[in-house]
Amino acid sequence: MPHPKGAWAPEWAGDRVQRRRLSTDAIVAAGLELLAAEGIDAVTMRAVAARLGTGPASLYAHVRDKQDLHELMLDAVFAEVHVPDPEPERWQEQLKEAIRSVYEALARHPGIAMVNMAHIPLGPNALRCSERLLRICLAGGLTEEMSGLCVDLLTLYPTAVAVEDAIWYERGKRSDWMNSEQAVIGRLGDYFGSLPGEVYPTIRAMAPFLLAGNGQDRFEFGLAVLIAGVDALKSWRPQPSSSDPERVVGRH
Amino acid sequence: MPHPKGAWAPEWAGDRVQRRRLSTDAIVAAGLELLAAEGIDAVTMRAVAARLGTGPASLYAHVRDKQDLHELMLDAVFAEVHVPDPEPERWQEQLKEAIRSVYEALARHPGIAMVNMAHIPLGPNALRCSERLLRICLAGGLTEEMSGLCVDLLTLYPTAVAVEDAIWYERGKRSDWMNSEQAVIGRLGDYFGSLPGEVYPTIRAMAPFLLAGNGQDRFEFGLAVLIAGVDALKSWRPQPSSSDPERVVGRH
DNA sequence: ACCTGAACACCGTTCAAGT
DNA sequence: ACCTGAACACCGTTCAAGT
Repeated sequence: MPHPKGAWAPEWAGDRVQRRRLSTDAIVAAGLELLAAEGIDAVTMRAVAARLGTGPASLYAHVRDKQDLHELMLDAVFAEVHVPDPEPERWQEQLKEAIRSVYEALARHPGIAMVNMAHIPLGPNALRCSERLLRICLAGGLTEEMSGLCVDLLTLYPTAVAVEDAIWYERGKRSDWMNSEQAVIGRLGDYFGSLPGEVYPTIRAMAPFLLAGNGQDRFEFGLAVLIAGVDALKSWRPQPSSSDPERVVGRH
Repeated sequence: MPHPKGAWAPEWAGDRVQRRRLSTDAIVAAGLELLAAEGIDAVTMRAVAARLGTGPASLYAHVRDKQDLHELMLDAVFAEVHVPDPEPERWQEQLKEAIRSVYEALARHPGIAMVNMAHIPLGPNALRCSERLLRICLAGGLTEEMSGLCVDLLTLYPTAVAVEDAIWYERGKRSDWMNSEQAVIGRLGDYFGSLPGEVYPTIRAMAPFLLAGNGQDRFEFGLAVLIAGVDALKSWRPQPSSSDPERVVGRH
C-alpha cells in the first residue's frame, strides 16, 4: 500500500498550513522562541530547523551561518530598547534610564547578551540605540571625544552584567536546588567564613559586605559609579598637552 | 610483519618519556598550552587528552568535567596577577595598577576571560587577588559597603574587555585579511559614512570620535571613568534614609 | 585507584540532487 | 532560487573492562 506524500490530507491543508515557506524572519523568530524555552545552547541550526519542520541544511538559504542567525536575533532584541529624547538638564538620569533599558531587553532574552559582547552590533535597531545615546551625551554637554567613547563603555556594562546573569539563569534551570541566589549566597558565606584567617583576614571580615545586595542593587550600584565617573570626566579630551590653555592660565 | 607496541624503541624511552603519569597539574598545563596555541575552542577534552598521549576518558579521573578544567586553568592565570600593598594616599592609582594587572593576565591567555565571567572565581590565587584589592579600597578610606561592591565591579571591567579582545583575536587568527584593527576601523568608517543622514545624523557626524583610539586608549578611558566614579561615591552607603544627618543639617 | 576503547547522543556545515 | 537527505568531521560524557 504505497503512501504518496500528502495523499492522506486535502490539498488546501498542505498549501495553507504545512507549506509555510521558510524566511529569515521566521528563522529568527523560531530562534528567539527556542532561546526563551531552552537557552542559547539550544539554539542550534538543527533545533531551529526542526521547529520549522525541516532539516538544518534548509536554513543556509536564508542565513549565512549560526553566528549570523545569532546576530539577527540580537538586533530583534534591540528593537525592545527605549532611549529617551534628550532633556539636557537631566542627562545623567536619562543615560541611566537608557542603560537600564538595554539591560532589561537583554535580560528578557537570557543568553543573547553574549552575542552582543562578541560583535559590534550594527543592525538597524542597535544603531538607532547608539544614535539616541549619543544625542543625550552631547545634549548633556559632554565633549565629542567623551561621547564617542561613552557609548561603548555604557553599553558594555549592562551587557557584561546580563552575560553573568544568563550563566546563573542557565545553571539554575539545570538543577533547581543549590543554585537559587539565596542558597549560593549562603554557601559562599560559609566558604568565606571557613577560609584561613591568617591568609584571607580581609575577605573573612568583609564577607557580609561582599555578599550584600541582590542583583538589582548591584546593577544600580555599578550604574551609579559609571555615571558619576562620566560626570567627573565630562570635559575629558584625549592626552591634554602641556599647552592646554587652562594649565597655562593657571600659572599666570 | 606484526608491529608490537614499542618494539621499535628501547624500553627506557617508553618508561621515561612515554609513561609520564597523568595528574591534574599536567592536564591544566596541557590545557593552557592548547589555549595559547589554538584558542579556547580547541581546549576540548579530546584535544587535551591527545596532547597527553591518551584518550578523553582518562581525564575524568583527575578533573570533574570540562568546566572544572577551565576553572582550574583560570586560577592558574590569576597567579600572574599582581596587586600592590596598600599605600593609602594613592589608592586610586593602585586600583588602576591592579585592574591593569588583571587585564594583562587575562589578555596573556586569550579566551580564558570568558571563564572568569562564567564563575565567581574561588581558587586560591583569585582569592588572594580579591583580598588585596579589598585592602587597597579600605586603606583608601572607602566605606566597607563600597569596598565590598567595588571588588566585583572593578574585576568585571577588565574581564569584559578581555572577553571582547579574545573574540577579535580569535577572529583575526582565522582570517588575517579584513580583520586587523585598522581594516575593521576603516570599513566601519565607510559604513557609518554610508548611513542615511536623516535617520542617523549623529552617528554620521560623530564617526571619527566613535572610532577614535586603539584598544589600549579605550581601556584606559574606561578605567579612568570607573575610578573617578568610585572616588565620587567614596562615602556611599546603601539607601540613605531621609534621616541622613547631612540632609537634616542642611535644612537647619 | 587509575586508565582505556568503544559507544552514545549529539554538533555545524557541505554538497549533490531534486523541485 | 529554494529546499532536502545524507554524509563528513567533529563534540562531551558514560561505562564496562582491564591493570
